Amino acid sequence: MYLRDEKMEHLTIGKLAKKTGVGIDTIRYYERQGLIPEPRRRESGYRQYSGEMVKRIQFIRHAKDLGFTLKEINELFSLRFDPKTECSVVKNRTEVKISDIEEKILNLQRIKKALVKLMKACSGRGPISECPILEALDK
Amino acid sequence: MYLRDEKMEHLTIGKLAKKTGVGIDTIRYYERQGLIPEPRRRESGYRQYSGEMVKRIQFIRHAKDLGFTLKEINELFSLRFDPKTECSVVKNRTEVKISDIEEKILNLQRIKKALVKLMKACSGRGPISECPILEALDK
DNA sequence: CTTGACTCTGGACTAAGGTCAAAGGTTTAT
DNA sequence: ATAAACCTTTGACCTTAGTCCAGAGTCAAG
Repeated sequence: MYLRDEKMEHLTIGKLAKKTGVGIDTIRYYERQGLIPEPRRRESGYRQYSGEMVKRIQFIRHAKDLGFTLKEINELFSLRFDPKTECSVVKNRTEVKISDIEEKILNLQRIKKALVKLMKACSGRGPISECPILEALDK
Repeated sequence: MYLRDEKMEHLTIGKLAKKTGVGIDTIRYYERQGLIPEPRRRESGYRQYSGEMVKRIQFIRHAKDLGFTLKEINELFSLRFDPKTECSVVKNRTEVKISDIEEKILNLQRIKKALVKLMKACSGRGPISECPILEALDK
């Protein structure tokens, strides 16, 4: 009857990798980067993870999908475990991240506009010597 | 009275760097990458550039600003010096580049939307233990 | 007990676009 | 003439987020 307590209390790194969809090497990499704590080890040296780690890695993945870098995610963790952190701090980080993204979007739109303009100037016919796109880049 | 001919016909790498606003090391890097030809040398081994090179480097910079990678810029150069290239080839590259950029923009907009949603759920007050942003990342 | 699957460590390698240092030679300005 | 500023090469290093490898040890199933 120890199944209840141990349900997933003894995950090897491979199991953890499978559960979270990340590679084994990635998990060890996250450990080196301090994103996940060093786990207990078996006698043999094998890493032993608790079910908690599944959540932690999923958190990392979700945050990454939202455009946070690993460094920023690490900062979120530090905030989280500092009891005097206010929710507002997290909100501020999120705001900053949103403006970062907005800036990137504006930049890409600017670039796109310039390229579209070049495209329009080009008939797509004739020799390259008269290509208006290359000419524009020459200026 | 050789000033007329030599106006800027004997640029050292440092002068070229200053004129184009890129670093000396960057110019040598471009040379290694084949983006600019190996220049003539003085007796001393110093690189000697013609005014042409200013244009070439500016081309590289402009293209880079428009989101082309150095590799792609190199391809543009090869096209340019192949007399049987049609203008349409350049136009096609530009089209592809525009869709790349559009895709990136869509992606960023998706991310932004998700972050804004999290932001709105967060009052910005209260302890971190109740932060809806972190809670959402935990799921 | 053997086989195959799993895990360990340490370090190398990837892409992209540079940037820097060391140790020495050259040119220019004063 | 000499110092400051410039140039040379080779080769290492940076960032980010991993990926891959060798060589060795371990675990689970048949």
